[in-house]
Amino acid sequence: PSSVSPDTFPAKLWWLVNNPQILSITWDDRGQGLLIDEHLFISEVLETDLSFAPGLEVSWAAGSSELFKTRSFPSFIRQLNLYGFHKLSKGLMPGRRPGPCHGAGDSNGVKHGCFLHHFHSPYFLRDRPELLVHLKRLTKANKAKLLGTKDLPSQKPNQ
Amino acid sequence: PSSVSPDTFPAKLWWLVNNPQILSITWDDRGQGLLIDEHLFISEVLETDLSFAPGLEVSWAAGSSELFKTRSFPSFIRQLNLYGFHKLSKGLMPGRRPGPCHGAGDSNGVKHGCFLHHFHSPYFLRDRPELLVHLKRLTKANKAKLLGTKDLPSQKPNQ
Amino acid sequence: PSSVSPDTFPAKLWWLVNNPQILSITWDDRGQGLLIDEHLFISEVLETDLSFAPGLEVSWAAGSSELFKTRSFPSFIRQLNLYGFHKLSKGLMPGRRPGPCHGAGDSNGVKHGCFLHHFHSPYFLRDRPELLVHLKRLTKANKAKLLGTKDLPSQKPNQ
DNA sequence: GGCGTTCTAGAATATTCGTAG
DNA sequence: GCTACGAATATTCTAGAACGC
Repeated sequence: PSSVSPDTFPAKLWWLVNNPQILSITWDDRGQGLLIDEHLFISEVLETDLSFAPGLEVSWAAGSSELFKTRSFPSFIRQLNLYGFHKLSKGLMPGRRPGPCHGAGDSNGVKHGCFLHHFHSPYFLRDRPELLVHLKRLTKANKAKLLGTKDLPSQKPNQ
Repeated sequence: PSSVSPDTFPAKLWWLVNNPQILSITWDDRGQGLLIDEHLFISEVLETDLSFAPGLEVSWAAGSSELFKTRSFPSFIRQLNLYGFHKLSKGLMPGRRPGPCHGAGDSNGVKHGCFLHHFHSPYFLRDRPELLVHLKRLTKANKAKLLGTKDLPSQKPNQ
Repeated sequence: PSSVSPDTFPAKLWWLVNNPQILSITWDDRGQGLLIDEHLFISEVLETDLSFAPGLEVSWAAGSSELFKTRSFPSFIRQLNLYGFHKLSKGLMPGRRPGPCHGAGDSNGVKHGCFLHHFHSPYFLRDRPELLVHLKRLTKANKAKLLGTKDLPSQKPNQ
């Protein structure tokens, strides 16, 4: 299927989160969401030529050593939203206090922004790789299709 | 509070009042209203970086720090009103004497303002977390909706 | 006027760009656009308590030491867009080459993202402070008003 | 046409100020 | 005096739109 072809965003994301060499994207405790360290992700993925990283087995298009063409973190976020991910600034996870951000801050108490992002998609779960085929780009056509089918748990944006 | 969007005001309020570490917001005797110690709330919540507070469950404490972006107590009160809370200052709650304020005065007899606030919402009750879904922001749209429905599952404050 | 009241975004932006102590936001060569160094801006403005910076003469709200309540650069960009600023990435300004980004790259040839942003508004010009009154938030109401008038920035329509 | 990247806008909540009642 | 609310701006998350490949 198109969504699992190795050149598309979902495949790259799956590869990133499941690669122990990549530290900036990890599963959350329950394997139901992504934890993304913005600063680390920029330096580790967006600004790095992964073909030089040992043990990474980058098997993307031959000459292309970069995972993404962009070096812009907002563009990466746009992709997440295009594929139906939603930010969990939220306590859907037990043990989290409410608030817009639950990952920032450093050991020195230096105040800075929210750079640990928590994203979720019902079709992107650590222990359910078979659901990946449902992770489709939310084009107008795909969104129209989703309105007709209700066989799988769909997410309600907002509230 | 699973069905309540967790980074919104109601979720934060619920978290605050039910957190034994937070002393400035507590349930009243019957669990039907909030008791808010203004001075303590300012120092304990509004002006405090909660992520570094000891004993506050460090799992989420790594984070961004502030529950609210404001440090203004009136802004906090504005939120209470936006979500339909009303101040109980007229003896509506049993065991409270009527009058504009039942928390003023200190041990030195110094006369000052009312710093113990008593607020109530029919959808914010200690033993009825399922009612939280009805605690909606009173925007124009929401207010229009409420006019159409009269199925208020009102757990009334005792009179 | 509302747009130049000291608490609003335009006033803060004007203060920033004209303050020689602030290095992250400067006028471009012709004084017709803003040059914003993203990384420097984050550390210098968003994450810094400006009240402690010597020589900055911060005269914002007394207790409030921060210029913005956000520490998120995207939120800052959202404000620029809300006030009608547009990114100059297409060679619209003379002396700039076209392309999506003209600030990336460093002396070491290290590849990194576009972190020098070039924004423009016809009402935010270095030598035309009197035009600031026209820099209005693009709310629905204001946008409706603008549809009626098609005056160019070089004019001084009303006032 | 689909996908990726970029810039901008929509929509909901949050914060502030002022003022009616 | 004091409570409640309208209205404007601010912040956040998501989506639209345009363009290139």
